[in-house]
Amino acid sequence: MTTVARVVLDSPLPQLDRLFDYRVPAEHEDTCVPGVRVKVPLRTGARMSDAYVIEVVEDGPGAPGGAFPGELSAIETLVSPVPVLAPEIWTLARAVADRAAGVASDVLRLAVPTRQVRVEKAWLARDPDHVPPPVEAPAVTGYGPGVLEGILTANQRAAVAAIPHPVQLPAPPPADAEAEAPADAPADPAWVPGWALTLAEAAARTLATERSAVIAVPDFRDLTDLERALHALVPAERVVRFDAKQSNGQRAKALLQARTHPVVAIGNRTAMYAPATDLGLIAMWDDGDASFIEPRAPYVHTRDVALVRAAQSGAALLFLSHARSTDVQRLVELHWLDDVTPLRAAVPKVIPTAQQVSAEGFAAQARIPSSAWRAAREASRTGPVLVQVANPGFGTGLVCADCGERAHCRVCGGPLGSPTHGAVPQCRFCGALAAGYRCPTCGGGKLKAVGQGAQRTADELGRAFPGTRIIVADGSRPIDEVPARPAVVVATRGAEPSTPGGYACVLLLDGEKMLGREGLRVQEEVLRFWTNAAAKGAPGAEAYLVGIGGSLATAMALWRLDTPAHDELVDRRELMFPPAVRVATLTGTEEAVTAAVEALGEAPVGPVLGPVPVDDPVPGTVRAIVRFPYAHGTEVAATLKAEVIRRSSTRRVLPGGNRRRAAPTLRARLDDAEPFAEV
DNA sequence: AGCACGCCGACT
DNA sequence: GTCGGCGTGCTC
Repeated sequence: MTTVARVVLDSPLPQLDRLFDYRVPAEHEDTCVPGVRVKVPLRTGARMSDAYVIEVVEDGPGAPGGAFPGELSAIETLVSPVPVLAPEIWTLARAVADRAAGVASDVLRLAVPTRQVRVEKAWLARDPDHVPPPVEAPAVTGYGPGVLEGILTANQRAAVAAIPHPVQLPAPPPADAEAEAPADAPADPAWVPGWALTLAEAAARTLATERSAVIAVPDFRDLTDLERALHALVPAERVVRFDAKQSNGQRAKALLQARTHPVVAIGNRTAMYAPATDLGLIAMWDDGDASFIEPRAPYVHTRDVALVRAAQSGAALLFLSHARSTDVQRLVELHWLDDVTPLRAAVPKVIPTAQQVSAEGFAAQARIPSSAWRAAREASRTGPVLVQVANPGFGTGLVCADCGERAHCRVCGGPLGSPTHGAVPQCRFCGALAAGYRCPTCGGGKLKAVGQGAQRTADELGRAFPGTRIIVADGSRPIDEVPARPAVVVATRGAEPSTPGGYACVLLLDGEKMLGREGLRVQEEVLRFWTNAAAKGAPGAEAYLVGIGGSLATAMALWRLDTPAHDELVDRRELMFPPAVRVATLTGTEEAVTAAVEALGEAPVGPVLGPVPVDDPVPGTVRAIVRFPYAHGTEVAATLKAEVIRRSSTRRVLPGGNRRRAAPTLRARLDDAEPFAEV
């Protein structure tokens, strides 16, 4: 009778992506439990691999089960007795990897931070009898009585239209002397975006039943808003934060904290992997934000992780947003998600002005219709006015003042820009300064700005609104919040500051230009920019949508943001583009790619796109894109994974006679949106 | 990955 | 008849 540990190796090799059996030495029998880190020998005794114990079984001579028939090696080291890999996170990682034809240990690298000895020691020394204070269940305000409460109680799933304006937080609970106030508490904590309060209320209700909630938001400002709302409803020790800026130690601490008692785990992409005990709620704010696209293998979008985790845990699932993503719309149309709208929401009063705006009109007046102009001027007497523009800086580019030729960098040939008025022109690509620029065409030495950046708009508005404070916020000069005083706030899309109580008026200026970009998701993205800016207005505030007509303007004016998502999805079905279908991108040698496509048999739909030569990572590489229905996902992923494994163990001789290990002959990436980015 | 095994060509 | 080349395949 021996004790056997089944472990998952920490290796990116697809052929090692399964469980391996090792003998547990007698001295580790007590501490070798599922979730602990171990080191194990692999192939030859001298080579060690890190691994996590998944399962511990007794394996005697007569023991059943398809155990490994040969002689077992023994676990070399038990790295730490702390079980850092929760069973449900292993199950999640396995399913997420399988869905993407990827490797589970790649997912574990996203989910589990590297070891932190100090943090583990502190955790082992914690008071095991400590019981966190109970949480009271608040109502979820702003929606029909009991609507969201019912969804939470019944562990159902919903796409929820967010409350489209800032809301005031309830008075914080009686101050717990032990609880520490958040260090970065802003001066006026009373206002948060509507969505943040809704999610905080939903999370508090979940905690009140002693179950955990996991909430993912796109960026740090959203995280701050959500944290602020949560601190008004639940004790600080019940909120655990996971974000990309954390040190490894902080992440390790948060991970162990989440396993100790029910918590609200909040954060960016990695929060979706938080090992929160007894999961009762999974939620995402603004799932269409590109920050949720995972840049690390196997590249699984946070939304998909949420869907897998919801299916496994049976927890309630909420997608909150203003503008609905086509992906969520698809699930609503399948009736897999309920459709929930706020009650009597004071929606922004969106006023589209379809009038053609001259592309040559550099002056702010030419870009802003007179009605919007008057409204903004009026509103700026009582409170802040938000002006959304497409581009940062002084302009989109510089041209020769004499001949109009575009100015290019002498170092790399990139476009020159001017970050601030009168500054030395600088290359937008390589950053080289272009002092003493002379036009290569006519020899002129003067440059002028074309296009309308935030700084240029601000300068012009400053002249038009004498005596009014002008504030500029963009990617390089981020501003989180502005005071609720008269001002004109010019911000690039996505960088709009908040203001307590909301803006008196919102102008959305460069919509036409933003829509002019090519790409599959441009319209979805622009709707997100508009709605998220409009929702920063005070309840019912006017929002002028300049230069936009047609169905998008109607949807904005009626604040029916599911309509464009539906229309878009209809188009995508017709064209067989994601998310109407799933896609797999196959890269490698022509032979391997062709064989992989053939192995898929009848599963794909529509024509295979390619293979086309891409010469990346090595010359001779080709790429093909296959589309397939969601129903065939499991089968397609399994087939492609098998093909990748088959190809990964064969080397190939590079032309030229020099033999060396070449790049993998086949790579498969599922649901990669990039090939369609410029469709 | 990295290392052992194994099946063909030149050697004491 | 044997040594060693590198392609092939496995790792509990």
